[in-house]
Amino acid sequence: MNERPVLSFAMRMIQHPAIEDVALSQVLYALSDPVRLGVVRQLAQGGEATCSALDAGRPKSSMSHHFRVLREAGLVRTRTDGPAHMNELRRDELERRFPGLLTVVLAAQAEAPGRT
Amino acid sequence: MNERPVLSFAMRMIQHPAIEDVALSQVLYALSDPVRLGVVRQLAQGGEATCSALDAGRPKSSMSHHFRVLREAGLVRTRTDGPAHMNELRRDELERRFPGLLTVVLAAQAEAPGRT
DNA sequence: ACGATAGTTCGAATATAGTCGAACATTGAA
DNA sequence: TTCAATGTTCGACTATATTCGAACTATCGT
Repeated sequence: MNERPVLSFAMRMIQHPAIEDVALSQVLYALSDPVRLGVVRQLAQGGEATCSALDAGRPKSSMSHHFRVLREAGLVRTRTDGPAHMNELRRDELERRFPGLLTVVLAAQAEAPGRT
Repeated sequence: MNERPVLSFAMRMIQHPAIEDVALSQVLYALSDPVRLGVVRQLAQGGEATCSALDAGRPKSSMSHHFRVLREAGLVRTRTDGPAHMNELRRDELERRFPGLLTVVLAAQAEAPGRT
């Protein structure tokens, strides 16, 4: 039988869920990891970025995992740009699906402020 | 040596973190579980409730776990009321610490709406 | 002091997540 | 077509979560 992968072009098609199919729990979970929250914050500020630009010293395989979680939660859209992958927040879509959520999360002070 | 628990009264004091010491990730994580999100929604609607009133058929030990996660994330305050424990949302405090967060989460449509 | 009720804690089993190196895939450029 | 650059996938390991029964604790009423 043919052992070669059929439709190898499918590998480069990066899948994104329709925003309607994303569950609230899923989004909250994706945002609950400090690494991923950091990525989202940076994307919110910088507009878009490659995976490696936001790795914070972590290995590629770890970052790839986190970006996948963000993608599957509908938070991030990834498009291929040459050999790199460009990521951007799905802000407008998220705003429709969960009004105010991203705004509130981005505005929040993540860590406990130092208390005397 | 004295093997008896000293200060056994401390056992009945239910501990709650200061709202300032709660991290955003922690809150998002606590809310990312459907069972806990359901509890929060019910508390938001009903004002307050005992643990067993919201168990949705789950065993006590499981619910106790979820309530502990909610407490440690600063979402819920538990006070003892006779043999029962009364829980209520720490809405005002949460609103100060993470403005708009709880409101937005409660307003959100949790599940994907049916799509034709 | 006893029993009934409501939760907590413990322990063990299972499940899910995060981490990271190594191998692989894709792209564009030389 | 070979190479360097950028991510993805795989596999293994570790860590953390969830679940639930059983034993325990606290509280109130009798």
